[in-house]
Amino acid sequence: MEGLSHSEENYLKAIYNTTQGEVETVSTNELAEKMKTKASSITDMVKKLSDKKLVKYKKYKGCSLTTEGEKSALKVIRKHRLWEVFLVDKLGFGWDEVHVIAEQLEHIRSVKLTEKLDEFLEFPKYDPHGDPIPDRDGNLELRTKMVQLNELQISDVAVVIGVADGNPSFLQYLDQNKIQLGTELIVLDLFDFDESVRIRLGERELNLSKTAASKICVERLEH
Amino acid sequence: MEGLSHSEENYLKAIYNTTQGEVETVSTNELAEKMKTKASSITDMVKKLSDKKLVKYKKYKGCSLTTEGEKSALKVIRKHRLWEVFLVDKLGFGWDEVHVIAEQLEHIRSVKLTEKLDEFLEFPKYDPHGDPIPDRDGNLELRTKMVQLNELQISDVAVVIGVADGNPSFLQYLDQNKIQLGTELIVLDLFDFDESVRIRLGERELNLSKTAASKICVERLEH
DNA sequence: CTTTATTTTTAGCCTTGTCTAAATATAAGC
DNA sequence: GCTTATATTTAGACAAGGCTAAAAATAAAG
Repeated sequence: MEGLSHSEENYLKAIYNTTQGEVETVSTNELAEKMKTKASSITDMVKKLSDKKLVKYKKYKGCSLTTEGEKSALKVIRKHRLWEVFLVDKLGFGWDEVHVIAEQLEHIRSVKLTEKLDEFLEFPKYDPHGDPIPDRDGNLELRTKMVQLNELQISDVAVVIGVADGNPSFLQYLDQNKIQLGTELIVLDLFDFDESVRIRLGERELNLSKTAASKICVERLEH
Repeated sequence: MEGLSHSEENYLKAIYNTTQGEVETVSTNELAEKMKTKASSITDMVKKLSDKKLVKYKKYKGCSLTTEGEKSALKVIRKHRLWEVFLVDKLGFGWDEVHVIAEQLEHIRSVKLTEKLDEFLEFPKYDPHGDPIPDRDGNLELRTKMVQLNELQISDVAVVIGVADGNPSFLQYLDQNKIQLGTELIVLDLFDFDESVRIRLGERELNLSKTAASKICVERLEH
């Protein structure tokens, strides 16, 4: 009842992030890899969180969040994303720099601080990477119209609304190619042999590997 | 070389705060009281910080900071005070609410964040309680002209520039009496029997106990 | 200059979160 | 369906930080 430790919050967040999508449960090893720790540490903590009714856990069967656990995870994610907005919009950080700092700031305990920050930022709906910010009750708007760039057809018109990978090197690659949230593009060509994509961005034309294209999230526009 | 733990930073800060002024060293018990912990914990940590060359320590003789330790303490204090300015000036917190939150924020590790925050706040020189903010190199402007309100003479004119106590109940007392940084006042009377002070603030007149007056820091004005 | 009172330190234990190594389940191969 | 291979859990250790209780040093008092 007394608030979670940084470590506990990090586990909940990691479980949330890996069970989002179609997957139901995360395996111990998968979680260990994502969290850059050892399987035995995962087992220990998952047991502990299971005792606290924050995760569902069956030995050898992986784990997932309870409703309560998901609520806690979303509170942390809310703070993380609000701080990212602050860092980019107010302090002028690049979107490739903010994740590491927000991982510290997300653990600051003060409901009032979170709400005042939200207000100061004028209630943003998305963070600098296009991820939706949960509201204070943990409700998260689903981005139903979002697809990966590599799923588009030739001559489709779309706008970049998110990235599926927060890795600084990927974000810097996008910076170098002047691709950011809000960038509009047209699909010129799809190459079967390596599944790469050719797109036009205003005047420029650009080839994107399947890897890159699959990490760029877009919304189709009428044309 | 790898950065200090939250706990280590808190000890350095506490040692700094209690050795400022005329005192040379802090005793183990005094530190234990200020940090609301036990003497044995102090001994352990002080030993550890002594090994790291951050504090000077002789058994049974108390401790003080080395030059290096003071530098570290001032870095933490810089962050604490900058965040307090942020919370009050940007988020609209009251000066009585920010200390607890800043105690968490002061441990965030990112030099770039601190410098960007400083810039965003337009390089403030004082925090919301009138305490000077060290620059990035740990230099601290000394407030040479600052005196306690109870040290003034009758008919002295002065302006409030700080508080010697960050306790929320004291700060709320000042709020209720509309005393804030920048408030100008004249000393009307000094009462020997209880050392209380009568002052005028604009139209209002007010009696202050010695306790209250001694916690209000002012600068004398010409008159 | 002893004796008592107070501080400070030490020793040992506890919790959190991590790790390694060993043991045990589950999954895969034939 | 038995036998490797892989995944997971357990057991035991460790470091950080804190606590209690006992021991030792210093300070105070007669």
